[in-house]
Amino acid sequence: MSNALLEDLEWRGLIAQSTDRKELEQALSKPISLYLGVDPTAPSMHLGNLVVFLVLRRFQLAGHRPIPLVGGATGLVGDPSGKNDERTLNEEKLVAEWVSKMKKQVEKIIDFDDKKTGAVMVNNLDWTKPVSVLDFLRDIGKHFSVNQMLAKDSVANRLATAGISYTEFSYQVLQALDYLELYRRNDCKLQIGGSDQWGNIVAGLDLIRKVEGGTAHALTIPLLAKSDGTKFGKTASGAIWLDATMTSAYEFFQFWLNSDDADMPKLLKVFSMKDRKEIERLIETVNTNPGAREAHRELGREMTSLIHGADMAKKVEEAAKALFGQGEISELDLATLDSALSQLPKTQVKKGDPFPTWVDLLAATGVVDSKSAARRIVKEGGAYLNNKKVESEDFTPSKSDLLHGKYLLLRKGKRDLAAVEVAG
RNA sequence: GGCGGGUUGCCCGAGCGGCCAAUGGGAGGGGACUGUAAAUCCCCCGGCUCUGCCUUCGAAGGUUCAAAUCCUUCACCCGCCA
Repeated sequence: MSNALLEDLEWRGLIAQSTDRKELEQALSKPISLYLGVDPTAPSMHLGNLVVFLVLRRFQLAGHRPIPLVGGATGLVGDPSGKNDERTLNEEKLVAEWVSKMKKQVEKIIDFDDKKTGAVMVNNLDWTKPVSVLDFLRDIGKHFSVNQMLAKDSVANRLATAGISYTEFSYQVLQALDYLELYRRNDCKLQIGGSDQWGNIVAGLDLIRKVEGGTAHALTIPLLAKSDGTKFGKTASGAIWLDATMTSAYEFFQFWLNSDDADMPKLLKVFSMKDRKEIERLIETVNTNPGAREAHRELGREMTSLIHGADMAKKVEEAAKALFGQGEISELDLATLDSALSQLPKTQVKKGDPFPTWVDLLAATGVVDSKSAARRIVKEGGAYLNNKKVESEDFTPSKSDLLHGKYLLLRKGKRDLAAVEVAG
């Protein structure tokens, strides 16, 4: 018999590799517990993390119990998978802080309250920290063959290039220990993760078999790439983060809206929780009426609602509509303008103070990195005040330029907006 | 521990005493065309009080009128040998 969840994941292109398909299908024929780990290597998760957590959510919606794990311990050590160079170790305090931030983000994606499938959050520091070095070497280390450890891609790649420290070399053992621990205490039978995690997951399966004589499963998810082969989820300003202070809700929505048409089928399948029929309909709209960008908008709405809440999603979409609308910007009413500009990076000018020069304003809002860059942009004809091109580098705005006596709308290029507010 | 090679701007990578803010490619930015898309073409791409000045070529010293380029020491990486 086949399994609807696996078939759906397959259709979405979300399966890179798995342990024996038949056995996995059988295991999934009744509700199981499965785990997915994320290491706190930054203050926030990004879109790459979101992909795998959404898969965890898909399992939950199919009736299984998710165990999201934050790597309070593994984050202190550093995963060599997919890394060309040794990581710099982060302070314990910092890692602990990141752990708590990531937990909050996970709570937005996974349901913790459902009676049957409510998730259980765990932190591997809880069981890793108490283990002494000697116990670790005798009880755990004894089950690992260095020969096998060296053969893992993550280690082999590093041995062939930059080398690897004993610390990072040990990473796979820690992750294996996690799986064993969760197998024991939560009856966890499946671990999912990015495809770069295959080696680490398999290490866990081996350990479970050796220590407990038990069987568990593994499933990995392909790492996302854009249609042009470049890394996904990065923009000029860096990665797309889930934390609103790192990537604003407005930027987050804009990311989806500005995605390449060619990427839309893949993005919809990977990110959207909508069913196959609806996704196929949206993909069709990209072909029939690309200019409308219905699929872009719909996906932007769905993702922004998930991460930043439905109210915020609505707000940022409307802000975008107002700011990019065809109409005269000066005709927008104050309430709309207030709301729209609240989503943009903003700088303030004290009422009564003389206006700074145009170049200073651009630099102050952060749409350009330096005053030199600001001048360059004006020279190239890419600077706009209230949607009108600024011609001179020496330009200084005046009172008459203010919208509703209060705002200036600055723009660099087609879509990089910022606001100046005159504050009393 | 010994010998050899390396460390250049966001990344890759030239330069090997003055013509170097530093060739080339990629990434990135602006313009044109569009749909706040892609492809294509053109332009830009250290900073500033911008016809000039200031700070960059692993770090610190030194030689010289003049150093990314030469010398010394230190740090790190990569080979080969022990």
